[in-house]
Amino acid sequence: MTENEPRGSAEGGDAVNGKTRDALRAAHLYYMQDLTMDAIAHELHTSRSSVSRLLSHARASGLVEISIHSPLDLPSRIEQEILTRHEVRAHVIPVPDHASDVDRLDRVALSAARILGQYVDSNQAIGVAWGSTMTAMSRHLVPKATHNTEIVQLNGAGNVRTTGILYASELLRRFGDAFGARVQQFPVPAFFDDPATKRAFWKERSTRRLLDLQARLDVAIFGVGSPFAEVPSHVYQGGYLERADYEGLSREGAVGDVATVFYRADGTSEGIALNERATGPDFAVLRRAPRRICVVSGRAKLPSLRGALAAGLITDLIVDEGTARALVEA
Amino acid sequence: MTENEPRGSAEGGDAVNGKTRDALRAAHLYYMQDLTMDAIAHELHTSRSSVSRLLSHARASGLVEISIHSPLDLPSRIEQEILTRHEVRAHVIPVPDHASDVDRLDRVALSAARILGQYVDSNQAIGVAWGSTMTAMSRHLVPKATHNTEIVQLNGAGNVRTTGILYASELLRRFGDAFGARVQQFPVPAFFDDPATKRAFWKERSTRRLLDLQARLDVAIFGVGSPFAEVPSHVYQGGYLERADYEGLSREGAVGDVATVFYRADGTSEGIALNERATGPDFAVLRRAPRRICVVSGRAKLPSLRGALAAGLITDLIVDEGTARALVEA
DNA sequence: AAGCCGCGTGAACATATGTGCAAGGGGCCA
DNA sequence: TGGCCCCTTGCACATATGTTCACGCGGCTT
Repeated sequence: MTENEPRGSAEGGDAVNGKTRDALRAAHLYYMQDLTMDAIAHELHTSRSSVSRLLSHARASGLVEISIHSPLDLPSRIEQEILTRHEVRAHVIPVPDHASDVDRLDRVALSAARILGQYVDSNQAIGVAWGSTMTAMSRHLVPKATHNTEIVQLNGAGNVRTTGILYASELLRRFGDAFGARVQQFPVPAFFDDPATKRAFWKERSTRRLLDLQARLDVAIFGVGSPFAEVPSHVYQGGYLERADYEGLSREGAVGDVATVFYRADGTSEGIALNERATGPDFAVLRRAPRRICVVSGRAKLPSLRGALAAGLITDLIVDEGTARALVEA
Repeated sequence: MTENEPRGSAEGGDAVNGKTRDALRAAHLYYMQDLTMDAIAHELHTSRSSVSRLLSHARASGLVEISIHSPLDLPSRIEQEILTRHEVRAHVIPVPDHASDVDRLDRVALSAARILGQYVDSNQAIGVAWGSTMTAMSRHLVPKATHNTEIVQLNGAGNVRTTGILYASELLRRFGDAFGARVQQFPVPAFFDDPATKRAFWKERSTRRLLDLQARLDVAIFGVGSPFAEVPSHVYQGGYLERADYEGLSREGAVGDVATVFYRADGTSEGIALNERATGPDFAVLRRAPRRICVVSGRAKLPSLRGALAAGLITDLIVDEGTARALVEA
């Protein structure tokens, strides 16, 4: 199935509306009245198969929203623990321990995409980072209609497409489409070669406009990078950084990054040279967003996650079970 | 399957917790990660059938909540119309026109029970009326954990059990169970024989306590009665009213009642003699509740519904499609 | 007008889910 | 301790749901 984006032109909007109406009615009958698809087909004067498709459509397009609540008296032990230790609301995604990293990422991203709907609303500015985690999420976003919401790119990314990572513009577009939001691109490389170039660029009016937006985010969504994990994240494979950069990071004690900005295990980031060339927002700026959602999958990212927590970058954490368990076992 | 109320004694609460945990995890895997039940069975080290049962349990016990949203740009024409004409938020339940009255009532009640969860919360006083509509609803309530919430009986009802109508105490208990709420009974007949008895009773301290509660409701839930419909509502079959009462109502222009209190087509109720003997709350009192949810099924109730709208008794209306259509076709 | 294309449809098949039933396990009483 | 009862389980079957495929209906081009 290809992207179900509306066609560029006017298109038979009425046909689409009719379909949406039918889907809505089918959904009512199915989820609220527990009718069987067969019965619904009869009421809608169509075939059972069409009803099945209508219902798929209803779920895929966000007409139907399914949420899961722990009873208040039975909060997950781990989520509770993370809340008290780090003052972060955690969503722990159950994934079997033996799952492969790819599986794990996919499953976390799928859940995260569905959870995201709870955070997105009208009249918001939503910052989105760029990386394999965000790419995986973008594939599964559930549409939700909003007005006057903007998707803001948090950090630059060359126009590369390495394994499984989309052009940043494509990724942002998916977020924009899902929420009916405008997209604010940030057409810069992930890292400048020369800090002076960055400083110069930062003074440009077009850049300032975007930086201002970044400073007024309502929600930020990002993963964490872990440069020294066994399987380094794609940013490090993509040829963005030189060996010398790595050595510098290592020497300066960096354990991870959020949107290309690096930090140490204790959460500090002062004096990490590479940050002078990075394109993501300063943590001081990032922290102005009231909701900062971090999606993490895989224990390899644990040190990096710890650092991001220490830096106070995260208000809401979506994390796979194994990593969550490791986090609280310290 | 019998009522799944917790056994009287302590019982293996741990077993129940374990089951809830499993159900929660199964629900995550099923609804958030789209795994098949087979796959979940594998992850949970149990059989597929058990997973099927766990998921049923998860839905029946409110762990999973499914809601349906019209896209903002496509509000149902009818609901929109009702909103602008009556300033009432409507939920229109799709039911085929040829459905029998019993079917229709069941389907509306099922939907209403599920919608109700959106209105119920902790620390609330919830008034509940009594009748066939409420009885049907009570059968399908989805549990939702709350703290410090009370279910308050709105009007008396003799201890009769006519076709399909439960003892009021049983009905209330179901609401209480579903929301983990205390139940405040109101042990009086539906109508007193003598207004003086009512007035005397109303001065009793135990009665006053309940009346005070009724005056501080957060939510009220009720149907409408329609004494002169072809198929009169059960209150009128139950032998509560004499022929003389009907003649009086007819003479005074009554078209319906909410919780035993009658009104005319224009919404007025002054001078309707029977109200002196009724046990439901004065409309002035009822209207103090910020949310007043009315559930109506069947076109026979249309005049009565119109009257209740005119009287401003309703803030939220749950109604079958045919009746809704008739309502706005005026 | 003919021909082509793309979409949506329902029938038939392939999977996935729901349920009756017999068997097993564990608490509770005698 | 033995026996009873009740709840839970997994199997096998019955239903319900998802998906493939061939078809036919517009809309558009030539």
